[in-house]
Amino acid sequence: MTHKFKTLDRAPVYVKVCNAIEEDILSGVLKEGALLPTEAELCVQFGVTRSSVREGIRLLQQSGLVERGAAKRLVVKSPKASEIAETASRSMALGGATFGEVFETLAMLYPEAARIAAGRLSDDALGALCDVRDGLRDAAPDAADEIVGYAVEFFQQLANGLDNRVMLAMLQSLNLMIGASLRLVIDQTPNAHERILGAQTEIIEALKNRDEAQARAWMMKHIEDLRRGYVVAKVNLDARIL
Amino acid sequence: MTHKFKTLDRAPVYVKVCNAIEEDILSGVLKEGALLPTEAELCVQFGVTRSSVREGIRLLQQSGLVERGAAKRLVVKSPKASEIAETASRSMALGGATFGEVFETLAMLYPEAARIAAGRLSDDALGALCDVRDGLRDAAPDAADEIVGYAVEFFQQLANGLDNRVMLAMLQSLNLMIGASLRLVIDQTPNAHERILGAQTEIIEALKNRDEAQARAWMMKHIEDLRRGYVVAKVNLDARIL
DNA sequence: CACAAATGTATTGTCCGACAATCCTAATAT
DNA sequence: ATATTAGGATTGTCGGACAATACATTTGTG
Repeated sequence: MTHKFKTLDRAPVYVKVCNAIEEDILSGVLKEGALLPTEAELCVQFGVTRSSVREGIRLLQQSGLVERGAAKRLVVKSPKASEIAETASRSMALGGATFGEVFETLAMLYPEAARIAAGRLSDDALGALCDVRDGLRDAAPDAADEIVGYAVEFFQQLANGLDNRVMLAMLQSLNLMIGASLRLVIDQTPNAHERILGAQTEIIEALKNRDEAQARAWMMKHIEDLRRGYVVAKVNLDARIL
Repeated sequence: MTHKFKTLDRAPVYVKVCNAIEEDILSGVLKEGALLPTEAELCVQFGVTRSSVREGIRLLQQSGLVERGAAKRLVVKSPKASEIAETASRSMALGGATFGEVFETLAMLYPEAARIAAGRLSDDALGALCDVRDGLRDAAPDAADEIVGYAVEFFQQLANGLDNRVMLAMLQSLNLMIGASLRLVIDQTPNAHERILGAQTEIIEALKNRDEAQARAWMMKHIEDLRRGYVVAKVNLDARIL
């Protein structure tokens, strides 16, 4: 039998440059914070021209594995949950996700998140939630922007306290997607300030008591309240987010 | 008072190129499937050199907004849930997410997903689940790879049936992250075939009956079963995925 | 006429060289 | 010792060049 050759790798050079660097990062040869060689250096190492190296770098850059640090040198960076959330929510927006889809997912995730939080939240995390609640309490009842900020921040701090980066990334991406629309809702909901404050207080109480069922139940009520707001504000749930 | 100037936009040209194209895609001027001008054309339109245009394109490319289609021309593409899931799971792996975090999130999401599915799954989606179950039933009890494939596919089809792209993206990214480790677990679990088959059958039954509580409960049992597998297989839950 | 082969053309991929802008480092002056 | 200045290193941008490839058109052949 005649010898069989493997199919040749005909990917463009800039893709190979990207992959080569990415591989060394993934395999741990290049640890977080490590400085990459200069472009000129990469040219001689890979044996290609600077144009190709630069195009390869752009590919890496967008995936968040690398960024320009001090001295403009490229620094290896491991993606943080917040960044993952950002690109994910961004992609979903571009992919045509609707308010309805986002809100439904929110309604599915956060009650469970509250339940888990009840069994795990540290005192620090609880304190952060109380701070948010206190901030909201002291806000003017008609300062819609401020109220929205505190409402989202409450979700944010709850997610933070779960001590699980995967959950955090998912919850954060929901926060980002829902943020804009909450503004509309709270703007047109009577007593929004009072109702959100009440919900936050009850949720905190349940979390303090390590009462998983209560935490979940109050979070559901909180979200159900927001849902009613969507109806009142006549937000079109089939409209694309962002 | 003297006039105040806005801070100048000092971003590199290639970034501006990327943003300019992205903006037109986002605003709908460039719809999905539309062909972008050639590089030479972009050069004259933006008034920059091809090097800069090409670097800008690389940035866009990695974010999945654009890809090389027929005739090598750049085509506008809106990100699909599966692609979002892929980049998200990839980023999480690079970000150092652990098996424990992924599994915990899985255990949080899928029971709720099953609950929602019970109230909504179409006959087609149910049929797809049955197909998976039947495939698993006919598989050899010691064909670990095949069993893993069907176990993941079951999750996959359930997520598909939810008819919610945001949920789908999140569940899919979990599937991708958990896939590799399930292989280890199922390999070392006695009666894995039988137990998974049983769980799938019960879940399908509950879905058919539109029984949300049952669907959720059986999914929880199913996942709890998998969790025991992790213990038996002595998988280190603090190890990074991938 | 239909279909295959050859040709031409447009576009991308890669290379080279050059220079301005920026930042870091180190020598110098006060 | 601190501030300033000069120098060097590195990135950002430019311009042009050519090979490789894919597409469109023409040409050749049955």
